[in-house]
Amino acid sequence: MVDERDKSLVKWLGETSLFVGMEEQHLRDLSGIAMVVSYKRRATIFSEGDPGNGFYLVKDGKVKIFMISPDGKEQILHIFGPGNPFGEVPVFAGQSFPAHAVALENSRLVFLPRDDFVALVGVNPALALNLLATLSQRLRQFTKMIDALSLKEVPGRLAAHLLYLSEKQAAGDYLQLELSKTQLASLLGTIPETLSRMLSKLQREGLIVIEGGSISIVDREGLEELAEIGKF
Amino acid sequence: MVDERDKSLVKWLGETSLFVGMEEQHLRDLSGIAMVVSYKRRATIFSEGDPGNGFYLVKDGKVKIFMISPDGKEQILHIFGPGNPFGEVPVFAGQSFPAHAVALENSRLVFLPRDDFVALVGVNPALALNLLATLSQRLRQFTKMIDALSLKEVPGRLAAHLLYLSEKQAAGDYLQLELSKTQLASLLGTIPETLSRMLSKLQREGLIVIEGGSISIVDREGLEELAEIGKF
DNA sequence: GATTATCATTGACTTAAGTCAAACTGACTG
DNA sequence: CAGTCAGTTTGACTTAAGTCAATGATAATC
Repeated sequence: MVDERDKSLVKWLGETSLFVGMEEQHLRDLSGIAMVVSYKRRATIFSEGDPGNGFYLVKDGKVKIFMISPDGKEQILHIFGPGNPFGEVPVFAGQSFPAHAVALENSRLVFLPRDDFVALVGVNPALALNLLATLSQRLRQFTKMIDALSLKEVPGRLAAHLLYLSEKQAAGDYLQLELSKTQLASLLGTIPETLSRMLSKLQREGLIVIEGGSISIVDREGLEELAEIGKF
Repeated sequence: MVDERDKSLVKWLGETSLFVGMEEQHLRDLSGIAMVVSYKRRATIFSEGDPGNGFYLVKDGKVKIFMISPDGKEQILHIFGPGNPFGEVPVFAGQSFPAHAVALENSRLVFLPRDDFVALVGVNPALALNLLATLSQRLRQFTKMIDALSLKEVPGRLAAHLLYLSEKQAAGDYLQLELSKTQLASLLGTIPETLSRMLSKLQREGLIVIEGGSISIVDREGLEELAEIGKF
């Protein structure tokens, strides 16, 4: 017997990019092994080195994946929201989680246990191809991040991020930072003081106008050039 | 009819980590769509932005995957040798290659065309799982590289790399750099001058002894601490 | 084997960005 | 609503690492 909650989980799973287009029966199988778990804001979901017994989908809320140095500096790898999967690496590569995961807001997650899930992948090529697409996309993002960290200076990374947000939010030249400036600094591989100075600098140079966590792009071409060249 | 060359290609494919354990028939299917291509030292295999119509396996030789900034600074992402696959991202994520590939030595590569290969993945779950393991492993490596670039200083990255080489080469405290120092600098996200100074510094501090491209580890614990903490 | 390139090293200098400290804002909590 | 605490901004300073330039060492090629 399938109750209302299970039915809605099946429907929800079928709408995530990972499972889109999968047959009803396969989605029911997935839903059969899935567990919904809740985490409060700031709660740790897993830590680097923890054994990976499964992976997660964000049902609602927001999760950050990050690394931290011995002296406490943090580098955010990803911010994941509704529909995004995370923590897949140990499912397929074995070993433990390579980074930490913390809830940025009160969040509900769908947990999929490793062994059951791998068995489903083995009999479902469409699922395997979706996973390959997801991991490949992730590799592409990491490639861009390495490029940014190694070959671009902070203003260039910031400009690229503002353009990314502008495209994603599709609200013309107006955009929301979506994160606290401390967290944004960590995502861009810098510290809050430097981010603050660089935002001021972009404003001073006439590229943007800052209103708290909202930004208006004034000179899009200038920002694009900065993002491309990576420095002033 | 299968000639001697095809037979050996099937055998070779079956020994690569990507295709290990696959059935003979599937290996023959793979070999049927594979093309062996040769590249001279320094030849470009593909460039960032090129459409990805397939991916490659290194048969022999050595290939570097890298990005380059507008002013010419290079960041190496990977060095691949015999048996390693590369260029898979556009096969599964669509779009174009996210980085450049150049032969570091005269090399022979096995090219696998995208559409034929994806069709094989769709009917061969074991292949899909091997691919997922490979891409996951790649994500783990990139995570480490981002961690190093963002949270460790050059001496820390260098120490970690020396320990990695030592483990890989399994020759006690003696190791070969395997790359020119210019290329190693690019792999570590720095420049030759800085690498040269840092190698001297590690020697001066009594952690290693340098003899050209060969290094002897003198103080392994010191190196490990440096790699862990990321700075002196 | 002489001659180019390419690569490696060293020194002097510059600079992007981090550190430390202080002031300021705002927001949640008791 | 007072008070603490997290986040932001600004200023003064330090520093890791890059740039530029010169020299030395290898190695490749004709």
